[in-house]
Amino acid sequence: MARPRARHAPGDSSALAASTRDARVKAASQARRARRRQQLRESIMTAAQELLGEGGAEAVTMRAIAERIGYSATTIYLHFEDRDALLFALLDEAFAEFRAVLGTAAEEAEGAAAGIRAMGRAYVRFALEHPAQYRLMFVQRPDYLLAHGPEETGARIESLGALAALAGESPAGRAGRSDGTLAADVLWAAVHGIAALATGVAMFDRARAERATDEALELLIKGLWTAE
Amino acid sequence: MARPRARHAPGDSSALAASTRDARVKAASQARRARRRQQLRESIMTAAQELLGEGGAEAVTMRAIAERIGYSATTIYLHFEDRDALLFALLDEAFAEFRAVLGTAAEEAEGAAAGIRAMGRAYVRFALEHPAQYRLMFVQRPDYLLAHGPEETGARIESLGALAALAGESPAGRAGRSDGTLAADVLWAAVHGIAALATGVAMFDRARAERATDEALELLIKGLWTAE
DNA sequence: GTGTTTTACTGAACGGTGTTAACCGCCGCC
DNA sequence: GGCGGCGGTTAACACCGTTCAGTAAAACAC
Repeated sequence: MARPRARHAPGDSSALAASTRDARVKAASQARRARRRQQLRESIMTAAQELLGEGGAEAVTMRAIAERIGYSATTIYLHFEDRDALLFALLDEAFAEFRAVLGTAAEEAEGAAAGIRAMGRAYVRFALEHPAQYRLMFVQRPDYLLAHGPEETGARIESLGALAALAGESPAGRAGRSDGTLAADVLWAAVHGIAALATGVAMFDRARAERATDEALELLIKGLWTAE
Repeated sequence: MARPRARHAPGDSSALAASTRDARVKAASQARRARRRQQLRESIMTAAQELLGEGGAEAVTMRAIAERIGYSATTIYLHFEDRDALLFALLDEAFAEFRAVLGTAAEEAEGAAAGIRAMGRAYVRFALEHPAQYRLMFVQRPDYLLAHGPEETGARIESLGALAALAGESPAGRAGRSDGTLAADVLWAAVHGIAALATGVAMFDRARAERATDEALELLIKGLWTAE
């Protein structure tokens, strides 16, 4: 013990070995720090997700998160610039799942009409199963859809772009009577309206929302696929 | 001056005159007080309406109202139980105008389909012209739709009941294929979706909202008025 | 091993919110 | 003329997001 690390002259092989070992120890230490840092960030995120699911966006307070993860509230600011940045991180995760859900729904369907139907149903189902997330995404913070520049905006509403593409394949779309974006707006508004009501108005329960979804999709698809 | 009011024995005619005059003075004083009270309540309401229109519901702050009307914030509590009660009062006014707008739209139209079209357009127009009110009514505080017992609830969404009645007159409704409430849900969700997006997402501007409204109404009405 | 710097984290505080409680002056009544 | 109640205010509490000075420990340098 207490073996003092000797100073070595440059070029000395043992010095080289020692310096590489030092570098490796240093790298390992940094990696350890980075991992711990990442873990804390993730524990913040999971606590925030829990609070969001339990009590909505209002329940996601810095102090509540801190209390849940056993840290001081100010610690969160070492990982997120402010509460908005944290909510945005939550929203990014929610949008990722949203995109995945709609994507698989669109893939499994055959044809544009079936695709629209599948995506519409998946849209409302997502809202029903993640009401707090949906409200944060499209009701409480719709500004986030357009935040942080158009490149990221595209990724967020890419699912809606897919919807527009499908709508463009409809006879109405091909005839130029109703271009894809207009039809997509209508479809989006329809499912969003149902989702917003279902997640906000107590009397609009799940069964009612699903019936309305099916009916709305049938009516709109029929209209888009019917010549004037 | 300084004429002492003499005490009168009961039955004395001058006493009777004096007492009635006293009563009238008292009543006038009470009325004055009541009027002043009512005026203050109304000034609170107008200040709150202004703040709502200027900065949304978040801007409707007790202290901001107080500063605007030249009173202390706690004075508001002499006229409203709490902030929720004040917002509810704002909402009541908004719902009254909403009901009027939709009512006249429905009256002026002839036939169920035209009525639905007119109400739908009026619905979105109301949202576009009173975005803060609309968001408070249907987006931020949808719980108010069902608050305070079913009797008041009915008055609030009576317009939607009229919509359901019109929808029930459609061929689809008469055939029992799609009862009125289901069709009304679909119609309501469609216009609400457009209104919510138009008042929340910046890129969803007025022209886009109106085009989507017309298209959605045409498609849905066509679907409801077309046999299977 | 020792001194220094960097990092992680905290407690206290500020300004804002809704809301409550104690106080105070004035008007109308007796 | 005294006095009660009403209208109104000030001070305070609890909570919110956020900032800042400070501290303990870890990493680093020699």
